[in-house]
Amino acid sequence: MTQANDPATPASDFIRDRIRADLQSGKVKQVVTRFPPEPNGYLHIGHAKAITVGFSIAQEFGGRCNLRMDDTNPAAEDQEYVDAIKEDVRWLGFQWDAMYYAADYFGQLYAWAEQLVEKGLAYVDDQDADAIAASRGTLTAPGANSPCRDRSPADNLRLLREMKAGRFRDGEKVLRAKIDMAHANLNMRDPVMYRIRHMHHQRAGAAWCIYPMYDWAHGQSDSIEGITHSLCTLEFEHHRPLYDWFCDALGIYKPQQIEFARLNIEHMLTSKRKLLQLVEGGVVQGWDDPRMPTLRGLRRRGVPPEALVAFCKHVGVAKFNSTHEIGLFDFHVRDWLNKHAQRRMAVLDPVKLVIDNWPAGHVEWVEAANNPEDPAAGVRKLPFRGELWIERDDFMENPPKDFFRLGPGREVRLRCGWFVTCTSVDKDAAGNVTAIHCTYDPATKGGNAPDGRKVKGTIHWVAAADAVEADVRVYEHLFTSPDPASADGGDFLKLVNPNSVRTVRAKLEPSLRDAQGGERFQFERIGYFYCDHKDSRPGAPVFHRTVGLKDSWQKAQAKATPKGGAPAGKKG
RNA sequence: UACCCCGUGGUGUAAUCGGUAGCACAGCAGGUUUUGGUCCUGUUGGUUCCUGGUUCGAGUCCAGGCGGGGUAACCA
Repeated sequence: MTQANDPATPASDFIRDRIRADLQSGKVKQVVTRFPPEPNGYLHIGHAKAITVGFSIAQEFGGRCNLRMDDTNPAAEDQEYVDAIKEDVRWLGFQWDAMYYAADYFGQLYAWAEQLVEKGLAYVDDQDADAIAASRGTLTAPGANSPCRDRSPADNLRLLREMKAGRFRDGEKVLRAKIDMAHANLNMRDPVMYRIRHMHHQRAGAAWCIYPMYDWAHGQSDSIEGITHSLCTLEFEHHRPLYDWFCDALGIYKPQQIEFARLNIEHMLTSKRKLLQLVEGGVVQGWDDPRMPTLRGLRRRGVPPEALVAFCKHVGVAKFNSTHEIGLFDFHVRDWLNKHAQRRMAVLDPVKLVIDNWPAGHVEWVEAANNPEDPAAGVRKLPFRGELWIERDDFMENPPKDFFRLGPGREVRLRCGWFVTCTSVDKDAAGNVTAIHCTYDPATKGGNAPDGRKVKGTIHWVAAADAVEADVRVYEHLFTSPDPASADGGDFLKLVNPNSVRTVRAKLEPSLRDAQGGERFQFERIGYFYCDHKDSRPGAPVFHRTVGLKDSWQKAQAKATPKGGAPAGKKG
């Protein structure tokens, strides 16, 4: 899809083609779409695609897009989700033209139901759920008519009114459309329109004890709102004939339903049921755990909404059931963050670097650009001293020739500081390096040698005496398998990555002490990090790794040691 | 043993009224670089699922296969 990268080229796909045709033929004057979530859970990355499709299509064609709660089932829904959904849609950067609730149409829906009853197109069925299921037939066998199917319109009307009046218990009766029990499409085998639920509705209150089913509510809701193109996912394809049937039977305006494939991404799950299992099973900390594909999780991970939307636009819309490489998602996250995140220095796996010829107790303030991609981001000053923290894997005692970092006798540049040459190392009894000694060249302040000599490597550092300590949570894929949904025996929990989060106590440059929840940074040479808006406290920030920087050194190492061996360039 | 939908390089996706395959990511190679990041340049990958047919010409139309997905909640 080129449209995401080239705004001059309008997006092209089967839905937009259809809309253009409808606009040209005059069938449609102004495009109206909608995003119709059921408030029974939190939105996830799959919804982000649906939201992006609905809103951006409306935008592109100068139309409108509504947000509508598909709240027809009081047993599953909750006001908390209504609020969360609104917040998440706004977070993504979209603003709906109108906010609607299917529950507000209950009155109209009921009036229409009486119409169908009067026309002989709907009847009250006394059978219970099991009997109805049993008589529906199977995929290959036709269903059987209900004994109540030929009830007179007058009796049906009386019964329906009694249902509404609360004369019956839950499940005792149901209103069904009278269509065709032998239809090849099971949805057309006299679908249930109303069920009895003596239950409080989070919006309608106690006004109703009969609640409409999805099929009996959705198309008419679209119709009422004047939706021109009712976009939804593929699993609703078999519902379109029913959607059309109800609108036609009622003689009301009929929107055009168009289905597209839902979003699948490697290493991610987007089934509400499975996500719930992860939360309830304590596999993750909650719906907003940074490892979750929920919008709230991605947000806490530090994913910028702009990147999420760019990804969704790039992915496009089609009917083919596809799975995207997670690398494409990462690309969009890095792409936005590279341009917008300020740079900072942080050491995740620290080892002491001692500059033996540095004047005792001396501090020098060096200048660092906040973002080389954005000069307007300005500069900041960093304290430099004779004792620094550097990354443990930026040093090797016996480095290969293509290792550009520190090693005995080797010279590197300390970012924005001086050139230093390693002279010796201290080790503990077990042979672990406890400190690295070096000398610096005073003539190389700022990072350039007047004699023109070059160094191959530049490493980051934090002055030991000024370092701020903070928890940094390093995340990896929640599932080891790229396709957790098709786990053996359906047990996707076995595929949970035991190393999906690792907390390290890192040494950060002083300015990070005042990082505010919600801020994003690039820790130079490591990755992009988000200052958690939930667990951070004043003076005690907590950071989440959003995504690592591309690391061609590590990649080359991984290739050199296919399995087993620890890659020399492994970073936090 | 039904019905519906789908099938283009590794992954996605594009190709006006049928005119001979583009883009992004990934990969590879090189250049730039005080982030082994970014950026720039070049480049490897496709008999457009198969077989027939229509046509001067088919990824696009037709037929038949093959493969994948979906559907049997008083859920949405």
